Amino acid sequence: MKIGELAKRSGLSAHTIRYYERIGLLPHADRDQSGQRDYDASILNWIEFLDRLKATAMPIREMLRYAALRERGVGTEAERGALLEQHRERVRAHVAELQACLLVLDTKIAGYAGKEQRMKDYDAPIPEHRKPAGTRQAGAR
Amino acid sequence: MKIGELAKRSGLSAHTIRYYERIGLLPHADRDQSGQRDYDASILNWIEFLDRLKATAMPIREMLRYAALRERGVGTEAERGALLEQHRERVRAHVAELQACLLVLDTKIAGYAGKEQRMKDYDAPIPEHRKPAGTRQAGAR
DNA sequence: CTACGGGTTAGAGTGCGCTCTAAGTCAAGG
DNA sequence: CCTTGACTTAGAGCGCACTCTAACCCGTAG
Repeated sequence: MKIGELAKRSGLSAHTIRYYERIGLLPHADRDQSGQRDYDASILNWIEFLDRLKATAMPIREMLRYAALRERGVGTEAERGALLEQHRERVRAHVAELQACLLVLDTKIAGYAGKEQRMKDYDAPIPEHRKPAGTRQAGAR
Repeated sequence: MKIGELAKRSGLSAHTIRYYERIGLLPHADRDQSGQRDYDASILNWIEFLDRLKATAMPIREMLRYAALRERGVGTEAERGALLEQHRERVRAHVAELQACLLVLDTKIAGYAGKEQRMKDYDAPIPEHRKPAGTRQAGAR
């Protein structure tokens, strides 16, 4: 498979694939007789896994550490496992934080919904009191 | 409260606070007689909310839209609500994606743990009665 | 008086992760 | 033979969100 095809199948651009190879995220691809990269389909599994790491906001530096261990192969399993476990904890913490934020958003949105509801109760675009007096001094901007 | 104090209390740097004011994320602060910013404690609520938006990866462009509506005040509630609802959906989707990634990580980590277990079975002085491991197959990466 | 520890501004620099450009090579089709 | 289009490389450029620098001002303590 040439780079264009891999780009289509992986969802990465050819530019990005070359960039990943340059920095070491993807293994150096074999070239054909005219110097063009020729990929084996199995690379797609690795790219897919990289996508997961990216989706979970692992910085490229750390993906590189993982990729390097993977290249070294046998004997690096414990280290790779530890690296992923560490990352998993960060992701879990991040999910927890997002869920806390969702609660805040829910509250805020409920507040706006409540206001809108009260507006509808009055049924008109309320012509009166646009500001409760005296919140701001004149001037400013 | 001066900017240094607000920095301490909000967790933002003074640089960042000025930057936020410049781009419009924070309202233009009143100045004292010598031109220094003087903040009301209420600004902390807004900064805290901005932090939530940031934590949920809302781009600054969109925070600016929200901030602008907030400045306009009364009459923008529906729009603000809609904006937050849209954002909430994105955050929910993101959480779902992260959870899917966590499953993949779990599987991968379990794989490494399995390997390590097999290593130890061969390798280490087995203390007392350990279960014979190996029901897993090699390969899968 | 002077030093110090804040503050002010405009604008330059940083780190990340791509993304694109320029200039060239190559294989196949008309 | 010539064009087309996909590929090659080194390296420049971009968008984001800060982060810092330079040069300056101001009020207070010693």
